[in-house]
Amino acid sequence: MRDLSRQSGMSLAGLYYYFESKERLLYLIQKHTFTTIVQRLKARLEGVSDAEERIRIFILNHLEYFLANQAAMKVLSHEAEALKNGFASEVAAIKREYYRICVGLLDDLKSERSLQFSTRIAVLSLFGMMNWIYTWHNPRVDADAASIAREMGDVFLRGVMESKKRRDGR
Amino acid sequence: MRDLSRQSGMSLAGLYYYFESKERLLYLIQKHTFTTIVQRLKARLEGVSDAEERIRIFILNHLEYFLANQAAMKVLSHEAEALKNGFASEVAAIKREYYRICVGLLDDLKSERSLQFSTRIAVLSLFGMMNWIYTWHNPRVDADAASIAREMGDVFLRGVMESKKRRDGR
DNA sequence: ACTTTGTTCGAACGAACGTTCGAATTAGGC
DNA sequence: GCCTAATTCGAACGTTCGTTCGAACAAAGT
Repeated sequence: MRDLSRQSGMSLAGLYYYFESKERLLYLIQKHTFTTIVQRLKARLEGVSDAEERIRIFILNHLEYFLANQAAMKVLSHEAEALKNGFASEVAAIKREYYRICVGLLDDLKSERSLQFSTRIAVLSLFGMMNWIYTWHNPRVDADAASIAREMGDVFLRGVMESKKRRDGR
Repeated sequence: MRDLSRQSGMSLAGLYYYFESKERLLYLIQKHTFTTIVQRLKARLEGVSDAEERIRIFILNHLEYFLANQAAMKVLSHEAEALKNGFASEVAAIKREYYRICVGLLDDLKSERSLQFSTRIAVLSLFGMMNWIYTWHNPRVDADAASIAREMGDVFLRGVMESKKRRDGR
C-alpha cells in the first residue's frame, strides 16, 4: 500500500479513503481485469463461426491483454488465491465463465471434426502456455502478441486436430 | 520462518543456527530441487536415442516431480525471482541448463524430421503447459502424472511435428 | 456568512516479520 | 569428572506492514 501511495502521489490514508482495504482494492483490480478480458473476447467472437478461427481469436485476445499489461498480470497470477471467501467467490465466478467459454470453443471444434481428446487437459494446457508468458516475454527479444498467438495457435491446434478421429458419426 | 519453526518443531532461533538466513534457506531448497530434477532427467535419458521418446521422457520426468511435490513447486514458482544477485545467479545457471537440455531435445527432433518451428516459443510453451499444472491439478479429479504426460505429449508433439516440412535436405 | 459535506494528509497503532543475543542444555574428547 | 564445543531456545530488537484517527482544508448548498 505504501508503494501504491508513493507511485500514485496520493497519501497512504487517502488510498484507504477510496478503497477500504488492501484486499478490496485487489478484488476491484481482479474483477475489472477479468471482466474486461471476457468482454473484449465476446465482442471479437461475434460474427465469427469457424471453430478454428474462434480459438485463434481466443488465444490472440488473451495474449494481447497479457502482454499489454504484463506487470499487472504477473501480480494477478501471484495473488490469484489471495482473496478471502467473500471476494474470492465473485472473482472465481468470472474466471469460471472465461474457462467455460474456452471449453465451449474446444468442444465445438471437437464435435465439428469428430476429434478425440480430453477437453479439460487441452484447455488447461492452453491456459498454461498462454499464462506462463509473463515469466519469459521480453519485448526486446520476442515478437508481438499477434506473432506469438499464431505460433502457439499453430502448435496447439495441430496438436488437438491431429488427434485420432472417432469412427462413424458419433 | 515462524511457520517453518512451528511445523518442524525446531525453535525459530534454531532454524537460524542451521540456515543463516531465510534467503539462504530458499536458495538451498531451489538448488536442491532443480539439481534433483536435472539429475533424474539425465539418468532417464541415458540409452534412449529416439528423439520423440526423449521428449516424452522429459515431460514425464517434469510432471512426476511437479505432482509429487505440488505444494513445494507452487512456492518455488512464486519465489522464482526472490533471490538476490549472489544466490540468484547460481540457481539461474541450473535452470538455464535444464532449459538448454529441452532446447537440445527439440532441435534434435527438428533436424531429424526436417521440421520448421520456433524452438524458443515451443520450449516455453511446453514449460507453460507443464508448470501451470500446480494451479489446477486435483488428485481426486485428475489422472496421474503418466496419463497427463501422455496427453500433453500427444498435443505438443503432434503440434510441432505437423509443422511444415522444409524443402530439400537443408 | 455559515453550516455541511467531501477530500486530503501526517502521525501513529498494533501485529507480523526477519534476525540476533545470551543463557541453558547436551555431546564428545581426554 | 572436567573442559570444550555443539546444539537448542526464550526473549527481545528493529523494521515493515495494514490500518485508523483526528485535524486541516476545500466545495457545495442555503
